[in-house]
Amino acid sequence: MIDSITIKAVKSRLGELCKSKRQSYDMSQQDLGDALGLSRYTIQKFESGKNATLDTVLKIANHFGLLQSIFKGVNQVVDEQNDISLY
Amino acid sequence: MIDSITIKAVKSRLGELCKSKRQSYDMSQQDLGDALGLSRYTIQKFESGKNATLDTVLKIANHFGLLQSIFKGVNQVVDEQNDISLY
DNA sequence: TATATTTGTGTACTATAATAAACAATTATG
DNA sequence: CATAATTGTTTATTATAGTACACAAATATA
Repeated sequence: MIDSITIKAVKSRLGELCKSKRQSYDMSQQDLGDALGLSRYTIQKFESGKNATLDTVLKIANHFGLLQSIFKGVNQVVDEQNDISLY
Repeated sequence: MIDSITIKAVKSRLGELCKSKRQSYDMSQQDLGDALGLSRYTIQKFESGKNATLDTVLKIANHFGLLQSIFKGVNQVVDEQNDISLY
């Protein structure tokens, strides 16, 4: 049986991504929070896989230059939805 | 000048994606809310580009079979981070 | 056109994400 | 080792996402 990805797993992975990106820029949780107008605690909780708001996630993604690729990813899903009739 | 993608634009696009996916399954906002244990109002606000929680977004994504690809996308970013030294 | 369904919006309330501050436990750095 | 910086965690408070209900506007269906 192939176990499917859970929402919890995605949140954990997103937290890990934030941590690795942050560390690659030699930033502390405090530094990142300050840069985004968020508290250190919000960063801390997000990195440990807790729930957060979309705004928080997108602010972090934007700071690490990932917003464009997210936007493209979303558009791709919408497009492939509309292209089904062509197959 | 190339105008960069904004957080607001991404939220709007995510809302549009939810709406188009939902309609492709012939579901009302109420139907989707019921299926996910969310209120119709939460779906309504998300589809109109308002802020939401990560849980809400991932529940919706999961319902439309998009969780796996989100997980892969996150992993890709982490991987390309670690592979920089190979170039 | 009439009726039913869906959607947009408002208000009041509840749950929880986010803030702020403090302190202990880790993890660098001298 | 010492000490400085960072991180994990707690408590209290504030802001806001989410719920529930109602009703009007818009859309679909008879």
